[in-house]
Amino acid sequence: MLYSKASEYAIRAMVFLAEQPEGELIQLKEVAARENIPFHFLAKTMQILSRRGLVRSHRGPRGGFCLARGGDEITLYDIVDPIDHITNYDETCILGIHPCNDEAPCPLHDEWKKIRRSIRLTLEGKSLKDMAGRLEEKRALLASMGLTGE
Amino acid sequence: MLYSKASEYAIRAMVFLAEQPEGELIQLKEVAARENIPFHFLAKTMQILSRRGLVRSHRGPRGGFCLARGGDEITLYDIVDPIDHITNYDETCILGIHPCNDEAPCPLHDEWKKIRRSIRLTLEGKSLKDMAGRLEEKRALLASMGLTGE
DNA sequence: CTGGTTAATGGTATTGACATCCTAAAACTA
DNA sequence: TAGTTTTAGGATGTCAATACCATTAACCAG
Repeated sequence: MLYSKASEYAIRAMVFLAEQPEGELIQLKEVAARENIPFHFLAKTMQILSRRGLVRSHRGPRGGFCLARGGDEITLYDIVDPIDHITNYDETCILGIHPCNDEAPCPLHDEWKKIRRSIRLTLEGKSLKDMAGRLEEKRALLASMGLTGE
Repeated sequence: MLYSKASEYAIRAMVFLAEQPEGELIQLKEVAARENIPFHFLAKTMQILSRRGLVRSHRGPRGGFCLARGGDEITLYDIVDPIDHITNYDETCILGIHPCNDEAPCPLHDEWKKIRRSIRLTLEGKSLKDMAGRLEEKRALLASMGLTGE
């Protein structure tokens, strides 16, 4: 809805990486198992983030992934954008009548523009570090209620 | 992104109906042709709106569709909700870790809740009447620029 | 009234996009 | 050199978007 499944998985995986000791290589196998993410799908998605320089990757035994910068320097926007190309939401007309911009706006253009902006600000304002702690709290809470979270 | 293709088509079709003389029956064939919408797909979608009582339908020669109430009494929310069931967005977790509510929120829950609310308010605040005039303006402008709007 | 024509209706097939999985190659470690 | 893990691409599955078709209801001509 807000972003694709691939982005959802990528965010969860990146949060998981942010929770590990800094610089330690984590194998995708482990990430996929812990986060309950289809392994091969995640692998393809992580390649995008690797090319973008968000993560460092190493092949071979004891290889794996780690964040390329600190968890407080990577925002959700950094992750979602290269995967879903949300940059050009701006020209997307919600009524399918293109182009749609300030010069030739559809009747929803201004409202939709504000909403888009707040989505973007939200994604830019959340770092992996912000996410990590609170996600653990939620998981613990769900577990105490006997739920799996999936 | 905000709603499905079916909803997008439905909104365009409903705006088209709102632009016609009140109570006059318009055939889907014409709506589909004018709005450049796949006929069979639109037909199925309009059935949903018909069952919901948003439009009146008549079969046979000179049959067709018309709005069941005035264009100022039908909002975009009225159209999108029965098609996309956006009512239960509220429990949808943006990180895929269900459930997600005020008791067990994910780190994005509050922000996402605000955004959802503003989307809903926007859809509820726009009537077909609001849309009709301004959409024509945009089309005229695009035409004067030599663009088709598709 | 009756049969033929028109248009909505509702169920079912086809298509296409995206999610998922698999296979093979490249790179690294020991 | 053997085994492990990322990388890369293609193959498969799944679901929404789209098209098709038989049916039903309304209208019209005779």
